[in-house]
Amino acid sequence: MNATIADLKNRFEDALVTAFGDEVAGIDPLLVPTSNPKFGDYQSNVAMALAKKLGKAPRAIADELVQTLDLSDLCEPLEIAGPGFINITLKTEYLQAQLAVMQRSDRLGVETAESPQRVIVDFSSPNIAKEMHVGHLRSTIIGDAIARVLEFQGQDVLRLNHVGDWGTQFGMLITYLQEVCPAALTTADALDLGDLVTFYKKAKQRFDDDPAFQEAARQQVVTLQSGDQKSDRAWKLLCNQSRREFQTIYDLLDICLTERGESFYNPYLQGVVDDLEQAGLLVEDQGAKCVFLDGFTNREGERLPLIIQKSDGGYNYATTDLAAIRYRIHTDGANRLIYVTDVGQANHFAQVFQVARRAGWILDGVEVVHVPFGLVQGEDGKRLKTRSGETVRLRDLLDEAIARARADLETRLKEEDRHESQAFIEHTSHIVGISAVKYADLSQNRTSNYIFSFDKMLALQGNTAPYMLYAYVRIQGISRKGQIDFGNLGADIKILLHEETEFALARHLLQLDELIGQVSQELMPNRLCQYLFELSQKFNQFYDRCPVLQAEEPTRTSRLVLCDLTARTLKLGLSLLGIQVLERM
RNA sequence: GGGUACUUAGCUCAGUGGAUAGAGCAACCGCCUUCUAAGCGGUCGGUCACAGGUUCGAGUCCUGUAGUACCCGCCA
Repeated sequence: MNATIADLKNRFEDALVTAFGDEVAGIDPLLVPTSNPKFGDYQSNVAMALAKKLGKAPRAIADELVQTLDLSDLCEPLEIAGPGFINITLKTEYLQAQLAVMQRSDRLGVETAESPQRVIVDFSSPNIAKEMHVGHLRSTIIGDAIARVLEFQGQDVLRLNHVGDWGTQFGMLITYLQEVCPAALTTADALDLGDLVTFYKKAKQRFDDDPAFQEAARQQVVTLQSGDQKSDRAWKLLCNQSRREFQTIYDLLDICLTERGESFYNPYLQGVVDDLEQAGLLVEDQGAKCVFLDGFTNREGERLPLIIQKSDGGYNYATTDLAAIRYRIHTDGANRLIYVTDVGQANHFAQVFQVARRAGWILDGVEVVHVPFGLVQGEDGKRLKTRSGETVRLRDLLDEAIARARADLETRLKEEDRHESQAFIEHTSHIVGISAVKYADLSQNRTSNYIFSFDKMLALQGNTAPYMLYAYVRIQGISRKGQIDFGNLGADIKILLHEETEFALARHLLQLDELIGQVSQELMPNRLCQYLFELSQKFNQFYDRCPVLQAEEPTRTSRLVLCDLTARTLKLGLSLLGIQVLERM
């Protein structure tokens, strides 16, 4: 209905000028969806806004505007209500025609972007030599959903995995392994990843406690950075091992990423320093090269520096992020850079973006945006941990979700005396478990902290993945029972809306394109979740009130189309969240 | 100390400057001879943290206060 709104908006703008003169040219008619279905489909709030400017009562303005407007081809007669709201109800024939258009479209009436943007979505970004843990969950899931929505719009999306494959951590790890397990530095898979993680923790401990070790580790970083062959080989071995482990999780989650780690930008770091130097932004302070920031101060009120090159000559992550911005805009040609990381990095990104802007790297028309999300907390409201106090491995978390979904399914099969194949049970519990985790995360406003609960996300009722999967399954049930091929309902189908629940469902279906536009702008996947949940509710209400297969023609076919549109919308919407549907469950 | 975000029903959370602030869960009451009841309907539940301000209109914008979380110089 994007086109409908655009059309209404134009007609309102014209009518405003006709009624009140050029004084109101270009005024936004403030068309929004109504807050309550009893007010119709859309409302204009412009009369209240113009009251002061025109020196007239809002209702009088509304009245004049309504006299001027002719929307009889689209709408029922306009109504003025309350202080001066103009309520717009679309004609039933119009809704029916729009549904027919949607039905015929393989994109459900959602247009592709007119001029596709080059968009880079930077998400997931685990660290080499560490296991992916629950902290990576949100970035991975949210980033993937955002990328999918933009891809569906036809944007040219590059999904980048900015893995932590460089820096001090490797100095620590290599130095430590030289001492305790040199074989790991020369032989592939001499250690399994679990051991590597243990070694990493021990190395970190040494680094924090032992100044001599710290120095050796720093020196090792310099050696690595200078291109030393032995170090380079060890580094590559470690990276490969981690990479394979990450991939099993991405496969499990059905998520696709292009790896371009921090090390990728090594050749460009010196260029960052040179550029900043040339721009006159670089200041040497206590041996480190810094850019002093606007609007960031320490406790004495002095401007804070962003360290670009450390006193030992090394670079840190700010430098890498700056090099990445420069590369992504100037070499990749990106128009939009999206960083999906936890909100704790908000400061860091604000600082880096500021420096990039001042250095002139962010070209006109390029949007650089941090998409932050809150912490994953346990049911106690604290950072999610295992019972023993460790961070939760992502692998374990996903396995548990699947196991719980499976236990749940098997209980139900027993209760209902159903018999299903092993393959069915495996597949269903996998989809239900993974979807539940994804949906629980995505359905929350990403900026707030989120309380992780298996019980809630796997619940069969409420705003959960299983509820929506079930709505889809119900529709497939109709198709099986009636031997209906939704893809072949007939060429010239009439959709007829009579019942309240049919109207409510139809109106909701027609909002899909507006919603996708919004999500792609605001990058808030929870809005898509909300839409799909409401769609499922409205479908279930329709399903409850309106028999489909037993209905007389032409109602029967019309209802079948509503079912088909609902199923396709659910399938598409869920796919944009990275969630697959099931035919039966 | 500075910065940022948050505070909405018993719990978990939505909420785009517009009309009587909404869901889900929990509790209680109904509805399966029917396309899967994993569903639907209903009841109960609110000082939108507090105090000011802007506005025709504020949960939403601004200021202040309180509480909570996160970030703050060579880790990422």
